[in-house]
Amino acid sequence: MNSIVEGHNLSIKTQSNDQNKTSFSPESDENLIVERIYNAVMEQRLAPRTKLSEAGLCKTFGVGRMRVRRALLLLSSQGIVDLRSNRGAYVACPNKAEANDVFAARMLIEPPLVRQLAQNPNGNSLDLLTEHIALEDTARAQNERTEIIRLSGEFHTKLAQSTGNKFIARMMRELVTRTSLIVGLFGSSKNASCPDDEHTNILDAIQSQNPDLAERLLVSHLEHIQNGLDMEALQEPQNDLAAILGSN
Amino acid sequence: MNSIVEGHNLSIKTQSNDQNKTSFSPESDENLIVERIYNAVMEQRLAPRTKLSEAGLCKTFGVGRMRVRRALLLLSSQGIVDLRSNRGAYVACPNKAEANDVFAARMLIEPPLVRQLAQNPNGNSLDLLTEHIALEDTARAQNERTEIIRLSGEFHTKLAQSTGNKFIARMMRELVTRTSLIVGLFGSSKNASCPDDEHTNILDAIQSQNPDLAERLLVSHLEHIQNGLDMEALQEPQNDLAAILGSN
DNA sequence: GAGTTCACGATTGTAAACAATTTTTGTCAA
DNA sequence: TTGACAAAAATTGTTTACAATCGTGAACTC
Repeated sequence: MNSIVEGHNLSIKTQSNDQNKTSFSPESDENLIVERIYNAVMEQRLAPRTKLSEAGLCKTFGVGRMRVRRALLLLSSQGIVDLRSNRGAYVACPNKAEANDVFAARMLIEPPLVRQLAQNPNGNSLDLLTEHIALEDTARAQNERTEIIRLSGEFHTKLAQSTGNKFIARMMRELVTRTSLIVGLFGSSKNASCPDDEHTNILDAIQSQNPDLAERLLVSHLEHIQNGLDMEALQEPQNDLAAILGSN
Repeated sequence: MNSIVEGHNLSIKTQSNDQNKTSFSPESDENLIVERIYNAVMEQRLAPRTKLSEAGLCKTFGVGRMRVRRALLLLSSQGIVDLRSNRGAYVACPNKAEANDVFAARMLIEPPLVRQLAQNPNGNSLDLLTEHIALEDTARAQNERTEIIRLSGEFHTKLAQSTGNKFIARMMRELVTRTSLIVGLFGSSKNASCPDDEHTNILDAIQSQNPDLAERLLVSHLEHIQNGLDMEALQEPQNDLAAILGSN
């Protein structure tokens, strides 16, 4: 009930956010739904294995079943949700093997990516990254957990975006989302976000056009994230759908 | 006409699959449509800007409109198809900027990929690649144009698959498909496929565990492909839908 | 009391009817 | 002949109703 109203509020807020955010074009309604669920996953408010019932999403977003189904199909094509036949949609739950694959893929892509940025830095993009780190700092100062988590992941996405290459940006976006799911699943309770100033150091290395240093810092940054995982931990599914998707 | 019948035959075949299926994927029908259109694009039988009407696809594949729409949505999420509101689906038509992005992305990802393969070769995968090159050779010997085109692209996909990393494989698959569209659009008429033995040389370098050589060969291979493009050429859209999709 | 079976409710999958939009076609006038 | 306008056809988007499947819980048997 209340969440429906909040849902509408959110749609407005999201639109205003879209100005300075990394989202792609919310041309139609289903992209809005995708974006909302995507954000909820990024901020780890939607735990893996959470069921996303069609009826629930219809009420939450105030749209017809068709839109919801299309959105769920898109989310499943991005690996964010799992569609099980006749059983519905569930937030994807990466296993250990998939987690290793994600980090291996990032280890393959991100080092040459930061090398390239360091060799050929684009002033404009670097300013955006500087601003982003400022956002991270304020979120940390105010102890806004979900915001910290989202921004931590988004830093890497923006790193990819600053290449100006649409495909690289999309790939990183998907890998970062997946990483967020993994951290939510296997992350030790406190080590949920990236260590404090590693992002700053990486950006500094890029700005001083030191590819080797940038690459080294990034590699150890990724290793820190991966080492902070406890592959035995298991998180419980979250069922309070409307509350989660209604708020932000 | 004839192709429509074949389309129905195919649908029957699929249904018989469903009977003795071991419950593989829930939306196996959609995946079949996606796969067929994907292959047609890979083999450049479906030119960019070709319209894919819902009714036509329904007849060709003998399925309902819903399946077709879901398949088109999936294809659009893979960048193979462009969905225009109230106007239908068209085979994606990359422009010059996108073409550059695709090659830049491949230049970023593939070099470290072959380096990794050369440093840590997996015998099994290499055998598969050897077999694949044999297929390429026979296709070339028999001058089967569409097969040559498809296999040429698929070599790179299989290169990525041989890492055993699902995400890397998916990324490469998408980039290769995109490349195929680009080559179909801008390729000089004869230089449609990869030069003859460059694949062999790359695989040899990997097998002899020479990362530097493998990387160098791959980079120049990609450069050859890119240099073979004529960014001014324009291809005409293809309208004979049923004939194209009905055959293979 | 434990386990199995059956039936009911809830949820998802499918198809058909309906609405909205675009494209084509035909007509009229300049 | 050409151009504009309007009606009709075709195509896509949406809603609705219906069918199939799954999960739960009550009843029944052993």
